[in-house]
Amino acid sequence: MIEDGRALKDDFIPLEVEFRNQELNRLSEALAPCLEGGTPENTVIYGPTGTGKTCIAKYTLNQLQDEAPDIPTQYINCWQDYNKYRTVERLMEGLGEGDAIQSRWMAKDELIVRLREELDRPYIVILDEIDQHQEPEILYDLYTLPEVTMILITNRETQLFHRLDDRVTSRLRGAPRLKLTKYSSAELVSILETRARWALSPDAIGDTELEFIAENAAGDARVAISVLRSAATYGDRTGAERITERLIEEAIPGAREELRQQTLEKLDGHQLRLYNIIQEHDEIKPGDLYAAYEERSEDPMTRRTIRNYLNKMEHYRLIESSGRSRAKVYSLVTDE
DNA sequence: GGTCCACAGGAAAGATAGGGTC
DNA sequence: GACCCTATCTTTCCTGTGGACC
Repeated sequence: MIEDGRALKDDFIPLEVEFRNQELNRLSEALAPCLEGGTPENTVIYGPTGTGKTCIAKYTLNQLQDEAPDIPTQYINCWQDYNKYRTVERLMEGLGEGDAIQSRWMAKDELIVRLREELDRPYIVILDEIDQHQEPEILYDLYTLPEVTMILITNRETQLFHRLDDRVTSRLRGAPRLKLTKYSSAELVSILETRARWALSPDAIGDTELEFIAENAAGDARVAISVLRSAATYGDRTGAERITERLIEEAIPGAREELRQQTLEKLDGHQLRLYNIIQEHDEIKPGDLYAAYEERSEDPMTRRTIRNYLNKMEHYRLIESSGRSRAKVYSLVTDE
C-alpha cells in the first residue's frame, strides 16, 4: 500500500503548501529584500500545533534558496537546542563552520564573536519553539548582528513576549506577525489527499475515509498525517488492499501510542519512575508523588529537580496538571 | 480577614564531565 | 597525569502565590 513513505513523515515539506497562500506571501515579502542586497524583516509566526507554522517557514526558505543558493539558512529547534551555546553552535554549523567549534573549549561569548566574524552576507534563521529557549536573551545577541534575520515560531505569542527584556520586545513589536489558525475538516481532507497521492498506491484510500481521519484530527494536520501513516502501515502489515474506516479506528490508538512511546524514550530513569507513579493514579498531589518517588528511589533527586522534570514532562504532553497551590494534582494526558 | 503551609519557580552556588594545555 | 576552562545539571535558598482552615 505504501509506495513512498517520505510524504507521510512529520518533516516532509510538500512541493506546494495548501491554504496558507496569504501567510506564504507575507513571509516571502519580509525576506525578499535580501535578494537585492537589502535588509529583510524579522518575522513572528504563531498558532496552535499542527497548523503548518514550521512547514511554511521551511518551505519559504527552500524557495529562497532556489533563487539565491548563496544565502545561508538554518533551522533550529529551541526545545532541543535550548541554550545559547547550542543555538550558536547550530548557527555556526549553518555557515559551514561547525568544525571551528572545538568542543567546550570555546566560551559562549567567544562563540558569538566568532559568529560575528564569520558573517559577511545575509543569514536567515528559523528559531522554532522559541518560547522554550532557556536563554531568550540570545535574541538580543542575534538582533545586534545585522546580517541575521530571524523567523521566530511559537505556539502562543504572549508566551514569547513576556519572557523577553524590553530591548528585544520593543524591537520585535514592529516585526510582521503571522497568525495561523487550525485547519477546517475540508482543508485537512485536501492536505491528506495530496499526501496519499504521493505516498500510497492508487485507490488505497477514499474520500469518506479521508474525511473520517480529518474529523478525528480536530484541525491538527500533524495528527491527521500521523493517523494516515499509522493506518497505511497497519494495512500493509495485515495485507489489506485499502484503508477502511475500521482500519483507521484500529490505527488511531496505535498512532497515539507511537507518539507517546517516542516521547517516553526521551525520559531518563527518574523521569520514567515519576511517569509510572502518575500512571498508577487517576490524579496525584505533588507531595504524594514525591513521597512515592522517594520510596522507590535509592538515590532520589531533590524536590526542586523533580519540579523541573515534571515541567519537562508537561511540555512533552505526557502529563498534565490542574489546580493551583494545595489543590494541584498531576495526571496522565489521555486526550491525544 | 488572618494564618498556615504546600507549591512554583528564580537566582546563585556546587558538583560533574569533557576536552585542551603543559 | 595534573591542572585549567567550560557547559550542564543539580542543589540550596529564597520569595511569592493561593487554597484550606479557623
